[in-house]
Amino acid sequence: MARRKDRRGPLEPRSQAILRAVIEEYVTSAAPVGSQALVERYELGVSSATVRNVMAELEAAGYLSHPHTSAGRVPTDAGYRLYVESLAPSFSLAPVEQLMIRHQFGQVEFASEQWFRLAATTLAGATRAAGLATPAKPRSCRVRRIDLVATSTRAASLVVVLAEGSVKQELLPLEVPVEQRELDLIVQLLNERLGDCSVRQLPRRIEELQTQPETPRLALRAALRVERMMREFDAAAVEDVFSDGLLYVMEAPEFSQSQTLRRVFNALQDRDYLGGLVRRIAGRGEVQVLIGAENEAQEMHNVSLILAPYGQPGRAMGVVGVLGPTRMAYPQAIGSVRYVSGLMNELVEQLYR
Amino acid sequence: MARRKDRRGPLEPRSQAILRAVIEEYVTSAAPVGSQALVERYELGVSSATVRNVMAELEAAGYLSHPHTSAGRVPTDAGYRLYVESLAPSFSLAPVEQLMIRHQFGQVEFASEQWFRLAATTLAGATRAAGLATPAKPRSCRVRRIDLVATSTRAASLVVVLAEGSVKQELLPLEVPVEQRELDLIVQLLNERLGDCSVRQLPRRIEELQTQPETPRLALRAALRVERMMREFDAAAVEDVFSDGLLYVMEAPEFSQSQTLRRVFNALQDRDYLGGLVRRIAGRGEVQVLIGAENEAQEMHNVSLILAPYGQPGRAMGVVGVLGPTRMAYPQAIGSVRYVSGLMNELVEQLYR
DNA sequence: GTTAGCACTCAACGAGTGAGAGTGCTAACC
DNA sequence: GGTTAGCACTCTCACTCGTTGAGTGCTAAC
Repeated sequence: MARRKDRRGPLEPRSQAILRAVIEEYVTSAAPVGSQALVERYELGVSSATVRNVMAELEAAGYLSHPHTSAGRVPTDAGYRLYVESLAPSFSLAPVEQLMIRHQFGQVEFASEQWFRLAATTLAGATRAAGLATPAKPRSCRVRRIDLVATSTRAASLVVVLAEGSVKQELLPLEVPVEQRELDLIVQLLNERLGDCSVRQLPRRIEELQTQPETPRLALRAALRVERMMREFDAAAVEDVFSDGLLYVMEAPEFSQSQTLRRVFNALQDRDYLGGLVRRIAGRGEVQVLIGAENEAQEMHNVSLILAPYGQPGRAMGVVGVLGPTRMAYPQAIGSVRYVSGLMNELVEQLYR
Repeated sequence: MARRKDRRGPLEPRSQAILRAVIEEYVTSAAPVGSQALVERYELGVSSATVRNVMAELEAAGYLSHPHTSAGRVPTDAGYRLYVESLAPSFSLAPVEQLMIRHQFGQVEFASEQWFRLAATTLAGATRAAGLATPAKPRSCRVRRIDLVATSTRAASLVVVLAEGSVKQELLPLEVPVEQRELDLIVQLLNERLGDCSVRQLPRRIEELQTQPETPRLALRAALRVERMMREFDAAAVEDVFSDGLLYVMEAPEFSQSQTLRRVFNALQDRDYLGGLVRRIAGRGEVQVLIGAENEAQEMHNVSLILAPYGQPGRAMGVVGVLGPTRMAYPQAIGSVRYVSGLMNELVEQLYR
């Protein structure tokens, strides 16, 4: 067949089978894969010499690479990409594991702000890689209720309950001591004027408040603080990112001298980078796989990300996923991420329906 | 002097100077310290032969040890202990650094739940070891206000504002759809009956509520949930532990094959262990140093903890500190922890005064 | 009590070596 | 024609074995 030599054309079934075998062997062994080991362990129906020929073709096509002359083959990012897209077996979590995970979520059913942490922990355990999760962030936030509690003569706690049920809290320094009774009056005023009000409407409502001469100074200060809090919350693309199981990744042999991993960890602290990622992921809808150099960030060139959005488009969206070495068990990871994101969907739906 | 040979007696000044030099050299070089290197780099006024004699005595006294015959000396836990207690120079943070830290705290002045995170991050940066911090947990908690917000037809968000200004939130599933107007009535009832009430008083108040036949079922369910939330919060010794800079510790040569470090990380996840530690630390009042095997937990035998309580005894206490290899710069670490705990004290005092 | 000198020890380093795994090529095979 | 056996070649890895050098402990002189 002429096609075989064609670098861009689709691969023959045999080449596909060999590429798949190389990847699966490499994922478990973490060592370059030789032709002989392959024919021994996989039922390819051909000799090692043929495997060598095919491997050479796969290398020419860019799916495999060669650390040095006398070493076996290692998959490239393109190899993994092809694997994930058309070679990998579909994989779903074992029913037992599904049940176990559901049970774990049942334990914290009512603590919605724990869900995303649990998702990260669960994914870390299931994939033995680092689990990542962000909380579901509402598209537009709306003030439901404001509260002020005196904690001392100098400070009060300013609590804002948002329409989707979450809570923000900050301290408000008091210039002069204020009785709780006075605070209660201010709270009443604030709730009358700012209650059930979106971020966009806030500035106008506050302006109204400002023009009325009888508005207490403290009420105005509190209102402005509420506005700032809401604006900040609204502007942040990612509220928080929780990760668990980074140690699993640390233990992978490719990161034993951890210099590279350090940068990965730092990149994970970067809200902007993750924010951009979340935005991109949330737009798609399905599980997304970013392999090695497909990640924009230089630091992430040695790792892969498997991410999926959850929540309700237009209302509240978050992301869950897994970070691991490019040499990772993609089918399992994709299956786990798909399952957990589905579970999170259910939970969020239950919350908002 | 006969004393020199006395194993239990206090050390001669010269021996102390040599022990101190060994420790300081070892802390920076991470390699066993030889007699010659010592006389070259420290002004000891004696020859290497004398240093060798003294080192042999220090080893007999248990302050130093010997990896193998032809290697230099390494401090033991007892050596570090003596160093920390009487040999180490006192150390306080440079004014520039103090200012920088204060500035950082100024940035999040009003977000009190960020303080402890920032403390951990700051300590990690200042000591290049892992920074640890727990939030200030109030001694006894008191309900200030309860709120219920409908988030969907199936669930409401139950918000409890505590007397010290912090907030707890959970989801309350609704068996039948409930209008926000109804919830408002229930909120009013709950606040009348349970507002400004300590955990201890809660059961009785709820009992009263229960005996009145006109109490709505939902109000009762919410009240019981509030009680459970408060009880759980009250019972937990440690609410949360935040750590930052674990990578610094990872990079230390003694942890390059990270098997041991993994256990340390796991121990840090263990709320009970940390809870016990916090209780012990909070009782003392000053900076506490736990060196290597002085830690009860087996996993912590290779690391040292430098911890200090902050807050107000009897009201709200938390702990900040540093975790590093036993070979760590104790004076700097102690100075940093002292400074940051002092700063946290100021902040908490400002909040409660 | 201190120090110079010396014999001794032991980890670390580097060179040399053999084994083993793996490739690529060629020629025979079907 | 594709497939396979055979073989020369390459390169890493693990091992050995001196050598080096830092460091000790002891002894005798100061």
